Amino acid sequence: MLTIGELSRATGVKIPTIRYYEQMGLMAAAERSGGNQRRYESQDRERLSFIKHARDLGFTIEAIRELLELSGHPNRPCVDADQIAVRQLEIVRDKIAKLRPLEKELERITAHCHGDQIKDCYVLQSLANHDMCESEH
Amino acid sequence: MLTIGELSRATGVKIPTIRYYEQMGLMAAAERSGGNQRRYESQDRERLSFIKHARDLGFTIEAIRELLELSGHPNRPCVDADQIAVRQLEIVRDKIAKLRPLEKELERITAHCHGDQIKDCYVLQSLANHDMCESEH
DNA sequence: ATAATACCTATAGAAGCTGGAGGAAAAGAT
DNA sequence: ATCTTTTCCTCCAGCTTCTATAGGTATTAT
Repeated sequence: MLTIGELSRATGVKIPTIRYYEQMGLMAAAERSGGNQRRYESQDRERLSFIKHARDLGFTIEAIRELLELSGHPNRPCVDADQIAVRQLEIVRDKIAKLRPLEKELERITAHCHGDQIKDCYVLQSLANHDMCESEH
Repeated sequence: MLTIGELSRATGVKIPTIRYYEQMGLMAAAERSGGNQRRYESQDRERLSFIKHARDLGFTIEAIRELLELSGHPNRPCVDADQIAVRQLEIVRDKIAKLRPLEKELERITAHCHGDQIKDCYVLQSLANHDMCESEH
């Protein structure tokens, strides 16, 4: 049996976050000690590690809820789980695709600044005037 | 003189967002018509375009506040503005750098799923077991 | 004059936590 | 057994950047 602090250290998930996951229904309501403190078993640690890993990969709480639900039905086909992961891959790729033009634009803007006075500042001029941009964003 | 709706259409910033920017002090409190409706001039449109452009590039409200403040002092050196932009470039690069390993990991996870049963699902196994990952995240 | 559209304020909600206040329980030291 | 420290409890507010709704008023067009 683990206390919430031990579970936190074991998984790297902060204590208030564990309580939050319980509130959101990702973690079952934990058993309690005589003094009303949460006590966890190793299955809980595995489940929380799963959640943390998925969160680290950017899955939303909702997606994780579905993945956990699916993992409770061992004999069903796993296309649904696969689809959720594919969707997440698309989301990540989309974010990267949106950030790259920003990176380019910021590189261009900062590279042109020569430390003159504000009134000639390329950074501020670029922000004021969208026509100076090379790509869409 | 523009109404808030016209300003919204002219800049692509939604009406409640314009009011929000006013509340946050990015936009000055607008003049009002006899019936208490906001009226804007073309300077306001330029300022809002500046804000939108900066937001599109991912600058925070705080950073934009500083950039606007700086642009009000034409004779100062522009190193501060430059630094804010450099910092933003770092933030964007950092985000990309964090997303790339996630992309790789999700590619790997999804590529290995063969549509079998949940109990053999590579997606779920990978999430449950961090050791299966190739890189840190 | 009336109808349609656009505007107003105030407030709540979204996502995913994080932190604080005020108090109780557990654990270690004496 | 007592004292002290650490850990835990609940409840609630706050973060960020909007977005949406409700209930009501102004403006514009016909």
